[in-house]
Amino acid sequence: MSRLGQDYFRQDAVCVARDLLGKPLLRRQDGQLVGGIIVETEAYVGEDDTACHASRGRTARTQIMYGAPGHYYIYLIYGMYHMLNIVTGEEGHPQAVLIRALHPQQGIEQMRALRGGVADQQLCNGPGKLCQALGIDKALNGMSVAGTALWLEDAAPVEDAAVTAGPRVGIGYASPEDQQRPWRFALRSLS
DNA sequence: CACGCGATTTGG
DNA sequence: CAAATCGCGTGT
Repeated sequence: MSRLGQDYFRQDAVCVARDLLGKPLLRRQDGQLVGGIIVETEAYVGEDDTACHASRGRTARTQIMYGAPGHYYIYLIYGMYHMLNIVTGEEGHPQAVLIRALHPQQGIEQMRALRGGVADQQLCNGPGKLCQALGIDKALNGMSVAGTALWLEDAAPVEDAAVTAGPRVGIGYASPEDQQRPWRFALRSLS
């Protein structure tokens, strides 16, 4: 099983968001391997996308999105949850893909411990939940997918029939048009 | 330097 | 349906 390199993320965020479905996301912490299959993503596409943090331009927080693709953009939301994104697109084109849900595969015991004993079905079924389950926080912000702490692996593309596309969630602050864009992708079978 | 709010989750 | 909880962006 080969890893996805930085070049893979050079494509457009919408393509990457769609293509990442079915691919494994893996985390190594304390020698423990924890991870699962990506089953839900969202694309945030540049300064013109009013749902994207980069729509406010280049700031200390968003500068990572302006850099090279294949790096993690991780931030804290509501003072308690982390969001995991991967920067995509060419340098200078601030785009990112938010990982919203996983189908747990490796290190489920570890996930249970970090998630405080919730039902197994709720271990990674949300962007904040999966970060907690995999022990992901801002310490990984700006790191490369080529690193050893967190990475993605290649896998056969999932067929279109298994994919749903719809509007992104939690972006009521965006323009009506941007709220409508079908840039949220999910796998039917494994979600 | 003060203020408002968020790419969410959880419990009431 | 509202609290939790704090860093960031914005305006003074």
